[in-house]
Amino acid sequence: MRKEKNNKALKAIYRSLYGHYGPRHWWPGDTKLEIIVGAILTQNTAWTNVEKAVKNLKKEKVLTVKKLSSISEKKLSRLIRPAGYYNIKARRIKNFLRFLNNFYGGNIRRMFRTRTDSLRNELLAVNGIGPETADSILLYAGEKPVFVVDAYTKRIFSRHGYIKESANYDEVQEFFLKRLPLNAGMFNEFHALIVELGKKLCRRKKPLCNICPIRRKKK
DNA sequence: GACCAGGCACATC
DNA sequence: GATGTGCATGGT
Repeated sequence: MRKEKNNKALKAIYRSLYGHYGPRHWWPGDTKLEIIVGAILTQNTAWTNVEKAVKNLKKEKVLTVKKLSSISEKKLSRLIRPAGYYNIKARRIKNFLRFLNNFYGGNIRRMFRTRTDSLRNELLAVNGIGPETADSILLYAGEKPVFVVDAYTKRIFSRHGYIKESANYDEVQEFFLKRLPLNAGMFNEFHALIVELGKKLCRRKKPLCNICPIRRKKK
C-alpha cells in the first residue's frame, strides 16, 4: 500500500517537474567522450566551472581518446584547472582512459556493448569513478536505463520524507528503481529535473530551507 | 568571509 | 561500518 502510494507520488512528481521546467536536454556535451570527461570533472563542482575546463580542452583540440591518452597528466591538469581538484581529476581521467584503452581498444561504443551491470562494476573498479559518476556515464553517454542519484536527490527526497536521511547511494537508487518503469529517457529527464529543482529551491545544506516540509531532528 | 557546487578515496577509530 | 579529511576553483 505504502509502496503503491509512493509509486504514484513519484510519477506525479516527475510529471509536475517536467510540466514546470520542460525537457532539460541533458547531458550538455557533443560527444560520448565529452560526457564522460564532464562526469568526472563535475564531481562536487559547479557546472559553470566544468564548462570552462571543457572549453580549454576543446580549444587545445585534445578532446579525443587518442589525444587525451597521449598528453601528459600535468598538461591535462593545467587545462582543467578551472574545474577545481585539477590534479586528482586529471589522474581520474587518465585512469578511465587506461581502462578504456586496455579493455576496449580505446573504443567507447565497443565499451557500451558490454552488459550494463558488468560494465558498471568495471567502471566502479576504476580509481576515481564512484557510483554517481559510473551511473552518469551509463545513462548519459551509454543511454542505458540507470537511475542516477546525487546530493540533490538525497536532500530533496529525504526532506520530503520519502527516504531516510542516512540512506546510502544504493538504497536511494533502489527506492526509485522499484517504483519507476525502466526507461532511460525518463531517467535522463528525472535526474536533470531534480538537479534543476535542487539548484533553484533546495540549495542550502544547512539550515533547512523554508519550503522543505521536513521535521527537524529533535535535540 | 562563509557557504556551496551534478564526489571519491583513503585514514582512522 | 561509521566518521573525518583532503582535494581546489569560482560563484553567490
